[in-house]
Amino acid sequence: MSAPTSLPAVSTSPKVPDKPSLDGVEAKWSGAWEDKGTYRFDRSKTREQVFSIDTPPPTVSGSLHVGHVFSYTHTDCMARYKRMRGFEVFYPMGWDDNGLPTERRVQNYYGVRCDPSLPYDADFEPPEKPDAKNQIPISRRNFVELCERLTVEDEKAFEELWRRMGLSVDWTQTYQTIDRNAQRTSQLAFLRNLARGEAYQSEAPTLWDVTFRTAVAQAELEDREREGAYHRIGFPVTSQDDANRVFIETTRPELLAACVALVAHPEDERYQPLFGSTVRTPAFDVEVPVVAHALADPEKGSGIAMICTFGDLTDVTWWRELQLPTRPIIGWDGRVIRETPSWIQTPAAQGFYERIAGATAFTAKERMVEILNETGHIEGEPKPIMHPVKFFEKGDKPLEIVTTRQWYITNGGREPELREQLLARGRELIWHPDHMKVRYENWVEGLNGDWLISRQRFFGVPLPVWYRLDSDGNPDYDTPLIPSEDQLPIDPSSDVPEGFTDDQRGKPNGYMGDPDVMDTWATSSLSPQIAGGWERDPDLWSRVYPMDVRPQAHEIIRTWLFSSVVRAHLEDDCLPWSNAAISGWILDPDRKKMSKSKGNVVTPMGLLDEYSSDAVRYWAASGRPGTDTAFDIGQMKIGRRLAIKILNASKFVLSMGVVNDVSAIDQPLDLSMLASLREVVRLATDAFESYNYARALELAETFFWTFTDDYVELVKERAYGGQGEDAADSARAALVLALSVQLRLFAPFLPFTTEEVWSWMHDDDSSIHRAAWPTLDELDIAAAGEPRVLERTGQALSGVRKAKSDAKASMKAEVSEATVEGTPADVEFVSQARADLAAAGSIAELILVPGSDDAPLSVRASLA
RNA sequence: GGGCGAUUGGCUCAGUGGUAGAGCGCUCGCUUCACACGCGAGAGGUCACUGGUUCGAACCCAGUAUCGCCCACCA
Repeated sequence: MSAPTSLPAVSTSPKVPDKPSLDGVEAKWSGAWEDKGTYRFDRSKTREQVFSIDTPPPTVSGSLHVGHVFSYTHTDCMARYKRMRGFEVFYPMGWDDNGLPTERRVQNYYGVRCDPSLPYDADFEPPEKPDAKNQIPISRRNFVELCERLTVEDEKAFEELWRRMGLSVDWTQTYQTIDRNAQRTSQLAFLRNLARGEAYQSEAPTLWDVTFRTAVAQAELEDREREGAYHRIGFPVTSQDDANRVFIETTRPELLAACVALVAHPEDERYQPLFGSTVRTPAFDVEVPVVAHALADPEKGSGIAMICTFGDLTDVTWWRELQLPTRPIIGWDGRVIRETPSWIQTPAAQGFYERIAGATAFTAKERMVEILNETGHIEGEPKPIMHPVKFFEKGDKPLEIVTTRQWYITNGGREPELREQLLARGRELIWHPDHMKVRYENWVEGLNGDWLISRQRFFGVPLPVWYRLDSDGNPDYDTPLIPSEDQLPIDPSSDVPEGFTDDQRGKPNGYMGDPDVMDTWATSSLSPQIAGGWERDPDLWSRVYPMDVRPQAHEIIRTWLFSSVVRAHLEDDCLPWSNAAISGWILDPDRKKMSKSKGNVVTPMGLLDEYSSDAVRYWAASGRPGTDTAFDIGQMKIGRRLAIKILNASKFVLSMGVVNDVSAIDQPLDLSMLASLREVVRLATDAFESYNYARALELAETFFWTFTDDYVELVKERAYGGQGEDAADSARAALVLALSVQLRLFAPFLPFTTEEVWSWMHDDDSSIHRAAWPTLDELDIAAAGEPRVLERTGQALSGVRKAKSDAKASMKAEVSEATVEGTPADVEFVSQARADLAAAGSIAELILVPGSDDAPLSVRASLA
């Protein structure tokens, strides 16, 4: 922080409107800030002079939500504070438009669907009247073009909201997670990962969403409670004696044909005799071994379970560690594979299989139960249970596990050493609030595999590789063809690898492009690199990276935050930012998380119209970091009242006559007020330094109401000149100094109101948002001031008001005689503002009586 | 099952070792020359519960309860 901060002198002829108002301030000042480039990033500043923010790119295909207003306001308050502290703030804005949400919207909006096998049609136009039932198949490139067309509209709506709210972002620094820069950055980072051996392909059991027909990463899972039922199924121990059975209990009888073993705990005495022997699956009559593994829980079901390929992640563990065969029966569409598997050999068994072939998992379950009832291998009625089932967070059918070839990036899920390094990164990061780091640690410690980044989708960044085809047309996945860095970004479905020609695509001895795209987090995890100019603008990169802060919500610590740490650690061996500022959620008045599906979302624009941007920002800024906050119209009304009060108080102060000479301040009451303000400046600065904007606001607000209710009332008569010009000048100088300081304390929160007042009191066109944050030095004159002079005199004034209130009299009613009694010290403090108290209370005769050392301050007043 | 957070007046929330705080709402007043988009005054709480540490606990420690969230191998 070396940039000089400006503090222009207050105009002695301020332009104060007769009737100050909030109407129109948003349009007036957002326009002026844009014209003047108030928030434009000055890239002549060095890294030490810069405060850089890794702004969360909102998902533009979602609707505008008060939650957006909430968390983005927090970041903006920090940005404005840092800017006033003299930092050059790098505050870009991104749009997250890549990924499934946009795909779904485009399909419905234009009535199309993506078929990657189709060629690009440069002249394609979507139908005038989209038919969602008969979607037109189009090429990936056409589909992506439509995604881009639609997101442009969505992004405009977001930008309009952000500008209206007064976010101080630099609108020349924007990016989209699907734009060329983002594509190039994520492909380049991927190729670097590949070159270092951090990205690899693997054919492995993969969590699979049958609706979207794509692989899903661990981070995208969520558990949902679903009804299920235990079915008790008997496995014949020998082929000769069908009655000698071992019983398992399963919720997924439809996977019986995929059973490869039974498993029990090694120390389970009931099953120890069976270990090493085989049993036969009922109906399908397949011989499977009985094995032992510590993960089998003797308490669960009958204590012995069937292992299928694959019913759940435990099956995968058993399959891997016990080296069992693979016998999948669920296909990519979530249905039982039609072709009868080779391991089902007897004609009867094949007949049973044909009855479930082609069925969904749900139907297959019903039919399998029928079959087992017919063969008599099921015992008793199913026992209903509620149990957690894994879902893709955006899907609505349970995930299956299928074996596919996918791309992975190492994230510590398989290597203890890397995991430990990433845990250390989590400890190195400064979390706001601190306890959020536990979520990171929980997540990293619970990883059970590397990061699966390939997705079988269309609107995303393509994996930038091709594969050679051999003379039979089979791809060689082991040595992918890689583009040079200067070719990026590429789309391997239309671009041609070096050394090949376009007509060799898909031909024997030719090549094929990788059909997959990257996970949206594989791009989002690079937001600092995308916005900061990594490998694109080295000069910018050197001034902003590693960044200062990543603001984000707590539910995406495991995804966005963690994956960003992984990328920076692997690429640059550093943290991507030094601080993580975690915001809470907006809760509706029933304390449930607000969400679109619950139908309790309030549109933000309506709130801004009704209460003003500053009022809504006030509500947002009173939500403490990391704390879930109730949606509260009441707080917005209070914010509006505060903003209007600031306008009116400013009008009063400026109409008293501006005295810029600090040395004119010599009255004890004035010095007392400024001494309190000095302490407020100190505390608010400390609060901001620890990212506690809410505390800084509270401090400024509390002081402000004391300032208007007590100080201004006490000093009014003197400022008008009632006690002579010198005494008046002390008040006038103190008033204008206090106003200037308070406006700047409020500026991060109420940018429109404070800028409006700032413009009245300055003849140049300077902005408060480029003015210096208040310092203790400015208030040096009050360093020895005694805060209790104002405090005690204010209490005495309250006592006088109470007397009038009790008498149901007007506040301007004359008091013939008032007696203030208290400790000798308190009476002494009041005596220092005696004339002001007498004037403010319309007291003809004011008597001060020192009492005992524990006497409470009391007032007796006789009304005239 | 493991963990994190919360629990303060009717409501929304501050406070973090020394006599319970704010705003809203409520009650009662006031057309006070910055403000009726206002101003003043007032009522209202054994700080979830039980122990402990301490001269002293809303605050520190241990435990309990309720709520929210994160994580965990879904037989």
